[in-house]
Amino acid sequence: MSASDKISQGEQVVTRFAPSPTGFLHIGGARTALFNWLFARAHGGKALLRIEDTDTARSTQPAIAAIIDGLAWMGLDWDAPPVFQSERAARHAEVAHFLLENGHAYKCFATSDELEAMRTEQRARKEPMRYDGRWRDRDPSEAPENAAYVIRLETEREGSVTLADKVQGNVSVQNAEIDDYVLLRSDGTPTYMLAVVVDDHDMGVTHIIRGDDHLNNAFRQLALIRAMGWEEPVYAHIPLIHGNDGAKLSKRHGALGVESYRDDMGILSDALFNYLLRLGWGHGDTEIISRQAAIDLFSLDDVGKSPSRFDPKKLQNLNGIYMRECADATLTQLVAPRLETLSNEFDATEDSALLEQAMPVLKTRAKNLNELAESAKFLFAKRPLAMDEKAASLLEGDQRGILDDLTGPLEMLDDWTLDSLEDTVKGIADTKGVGLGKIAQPLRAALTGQANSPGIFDVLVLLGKAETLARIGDQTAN
RNA sequence: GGCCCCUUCGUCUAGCGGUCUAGGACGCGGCCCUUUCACGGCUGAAACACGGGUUCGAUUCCCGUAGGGGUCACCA
Repeated sequence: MSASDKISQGEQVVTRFAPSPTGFLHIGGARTALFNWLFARAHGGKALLRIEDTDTARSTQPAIAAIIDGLAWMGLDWDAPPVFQSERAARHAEVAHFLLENGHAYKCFATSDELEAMRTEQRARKEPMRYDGRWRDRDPSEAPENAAYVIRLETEREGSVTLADKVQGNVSVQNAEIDDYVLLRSDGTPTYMLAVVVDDHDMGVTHIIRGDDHLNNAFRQLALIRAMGWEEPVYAHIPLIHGNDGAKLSKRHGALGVESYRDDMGILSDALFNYLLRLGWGHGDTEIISRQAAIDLFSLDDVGKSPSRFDPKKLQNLNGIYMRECADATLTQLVAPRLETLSNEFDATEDSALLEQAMPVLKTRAKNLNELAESAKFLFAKRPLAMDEKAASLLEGDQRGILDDLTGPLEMLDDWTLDSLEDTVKGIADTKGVGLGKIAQPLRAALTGQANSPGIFDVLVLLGKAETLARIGDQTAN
């Protein structure tokens, strides 16, 4: 943490992540959650979760589950049960009416059609589109009998506000730019603008870290906070993550939920954590950062102001690094289910021991769990092996004959270890006067059905004497 | 269109007036290691958007221009 992140003594940091459950937890949301969590952890504060489900038409239960699940997978935990915004509607309405009674808000009887017409006119005259305050000074008695109304906040018209944003710096806006926005809809339900402010206040949120698509909202929310006389939180609007074309990440960029990185792409949680952390935030030249180091190092001061593009290649690279560092037993557990769906020749309960044994030589060659599963398949393949194209070509003509020369010496070998296997095979190469490659490649093909595999002696050891000889036999017999 | 924000290699970034012939990472090329593929090591190409200031001196400060982004609902 750095000096300017410090908050006054005795005051606890409270952050919050507040997704609206209209879809999965996408990469941008995950990073926002990450930064909130990190900031709270770095300051020994609390990280809170709030589900903004006031849009009942678009909010779904599966989306809520997906978000909570995704967050948990990322290793982000929360210091209180999630708050559901929809359950707090009464409190929101209470605040709106309080404002109404205190002269900070007023009833607006304008109909949707009327407002739409207003906007059309504004557009035609190339004026900014905003509520013109037509009911600001009118008496409610002028409204038609029993007409529906909304409650609008009465905002300042003169002067300007400046927001001391921790990431964006000082940002000023003319008060005239902020119109009298709706607090309470005509059906009595709160708008987002009302709900966030009330909830953040009631939850004791001290630091609001969110995407900078909310920067403009901050000014409107500030007006409400001031009308209520509440303490203003510290804001930090972090830049958005963009797709490859530079535009805000969306479905058309294949913006996926985190569970898709986990399930479909075989990405490790630690890798995604590290990747997302380094997107828009940096600490010198450090690239590989553990969770604990992230907590120690994280500061809002180091968050950049410009949007960053998502780079799948770099994620893959990081994932490869984390896989190599991952414990073999853990990797085995993660890969086994994938292998089972990939191949019906693999049985997790019977074959996991061998899989784990092979892990050290397998994991250096894969960038994700899918590749890892794919590379392990040959170990469990049932004889006779299917040859892929390259493997088949390695066994053409006299190349196959070389296998015959292997059978005898290998059968004689009792000490089936890396070293003696290497001695034996190299010895054969010497006596035949050929390079090791001339033997190793056909042998690899016979043993794995592929042209690529871990080191040939590793393969020999992993397969064991009986299986090795049998697989060679399959190829020499015909 | 109004308002707000942003601008260092293709990408993520370091840089917070002289250390910059601009550093690291991913990706890309080459070499080595390995008679496979990876890993690893070495190495190469690759950027301060442009124009004005301020200053003895600007990548770093200020102002424009251009480009990009965000936002303008009884959606969140």
